[in-house]
Amino acid sequence: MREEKRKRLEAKGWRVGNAAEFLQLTAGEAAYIDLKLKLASHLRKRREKWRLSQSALAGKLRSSQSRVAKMEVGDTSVSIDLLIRSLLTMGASQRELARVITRHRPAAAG
Amino acid sequence: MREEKRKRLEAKGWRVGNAAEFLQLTAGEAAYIDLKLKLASHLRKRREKWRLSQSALAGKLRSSQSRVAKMEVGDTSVSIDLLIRSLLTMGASQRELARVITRHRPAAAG
DNA sequence: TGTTTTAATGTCAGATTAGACATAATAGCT
DNA sequence: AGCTATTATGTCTAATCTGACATTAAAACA
Repeated sequence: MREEKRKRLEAKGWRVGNAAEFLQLTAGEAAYIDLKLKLASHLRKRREKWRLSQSALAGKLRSSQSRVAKMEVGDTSVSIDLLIRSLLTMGASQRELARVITRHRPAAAG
Repeated sequence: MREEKRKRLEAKGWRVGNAAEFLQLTAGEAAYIDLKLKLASHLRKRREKWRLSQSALAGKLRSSQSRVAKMEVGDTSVSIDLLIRSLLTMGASQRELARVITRHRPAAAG
């Protein structure tokens, strides 16, 4: 958020923090979401590198296009468990997973 | 497995491989189990470092003693999702998770 | 523009998982 | 040995997750 905008909002009585504060998440919950989004976007990156459509990948994973779409955006109906299983069946190594987890995630557009 | 024992078994017609082969697991399934066991034993290590009983930890996690016990042995009824959520609410950092995932797991006693 | 392909979203029934409880096994101590 | 604390295992119901389907939105391309 731009500094100016923040000041304007705070002047109007808003308490401006990060998403976790806004949504009243605990640190653990925030970390969970962050982790999920990292795995989600990595799944997309891996699929795109292979030039597969979501349907094609769904076939390989024995899942459906809609679920792959939800995986890639980190939908609430998707568990980290499913993301990890999917990445593993796509051949991701544990080292690769570790790299993804450690990598910093770019903030969403405001 | 000791080399001698392997030879003896093979002489009797056994095809001796790793657990994945024996249980007919795909690479992805084997990696999933391996990952789960790493997280499971790390949970136990973290709990023991804090000198908490399973019941005490269960209280903090809003879970039950029996579930904590199952988490720590990587029971089939426990998802990687639950293990990660538990570790995160115990304050584990993402870097710590990455380290755990990458670390080599000592083989079970034969 | 229209047509086709691909991706996103909503919903739901069946499958899986989680917390809880009971109980058994084990460890630690006297 | 007994007694207590702790851990392990089995089972159940409620909650959550997943694959599937339908539909809509958005790209890609003629």
